[in-house]
Amino acid sequence: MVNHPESTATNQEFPEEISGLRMTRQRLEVYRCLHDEKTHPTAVEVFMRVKDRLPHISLATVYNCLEALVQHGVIRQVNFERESSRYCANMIDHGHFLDVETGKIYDLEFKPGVCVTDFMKLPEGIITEDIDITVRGKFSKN
Amino acid sequence: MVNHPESTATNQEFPEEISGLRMTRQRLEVYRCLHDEKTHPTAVEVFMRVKDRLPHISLATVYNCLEALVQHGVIRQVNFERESSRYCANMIDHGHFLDVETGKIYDLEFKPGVCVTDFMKLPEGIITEDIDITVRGKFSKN
DNA sequence: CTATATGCAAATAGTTTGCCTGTTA
DNA sequence: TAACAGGCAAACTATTTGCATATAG
Repeated sequence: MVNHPESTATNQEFPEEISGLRMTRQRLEVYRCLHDEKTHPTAVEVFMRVKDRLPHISLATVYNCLEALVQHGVIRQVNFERESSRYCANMIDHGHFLDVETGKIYDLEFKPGVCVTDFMKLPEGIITEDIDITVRGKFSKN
Repeated sequence: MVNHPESTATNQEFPEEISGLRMTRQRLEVYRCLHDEKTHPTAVEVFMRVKDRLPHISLATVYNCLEALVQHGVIRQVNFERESSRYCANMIDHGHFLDVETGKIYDLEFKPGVCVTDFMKLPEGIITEDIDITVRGKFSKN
């Protein structure tokens, strides 16, 4: 994400220009929603939230905005099982914990300095692009 | 999976009784398909393959069979991104490597003795049910 | 001013469901 | 023979697309 030097944005949290992506009110609000909420909302949840500010926005536009933001590496699409895709603005490499009892999702940090090859046997000569780790479980009661 | 002691099955590869699951020709063929093919087929791929032996089987039945086998812990459902679900009969805990160039999927073994907590920071008091690891990447050319 | 994004509605893909008939245990 | 599975078609959900209009740069 690149902050445009001559940016006239009133809110410095949300860059006027995101690495060459044409910035529209809709894209800005979609991004803002994800940046504010750390809860990995679905497209429909983003849609409902953004409608407060942009009552005319359509669900298809939300999908298109999310797609554009994902393509420009500003947000991340996360898929859990067969559920709707979820999105998050946390671009730091991380995994997810899915609480099977509440359905809530928590970010998981990697332990510092670990590498996939420390715990998985990878075939020779692989160039790793991305690792996706999801832990399913629950909190013990006591 | 439990082999019935007095089993009269002619093919010892496919148990007549799978932990209380009523065994039908359809379920048997679906299971056999996954056991034979190590290629993580989708429901539609299983459907096409099984139709050779059971020309009257319907796609809905394949879905139902897969669901039943998953519920009884005999096969595993694996989801990659937004693609169709894939299924495999390898119940040993393993991850997956997705070759982004060919779309092919390879099983990945864990290194012996590793535990999630070795590489991820988990919240206190979590009971882990399942870990899902998918590595995306490609083979280097040389 | 021109390329590109929006909004709407309709299309699509994958999967699930309802209902009646057939089969398993 | 009772409970459950199969087959078929229709329903459903999440997402994508086509097209006319609006807007960003």
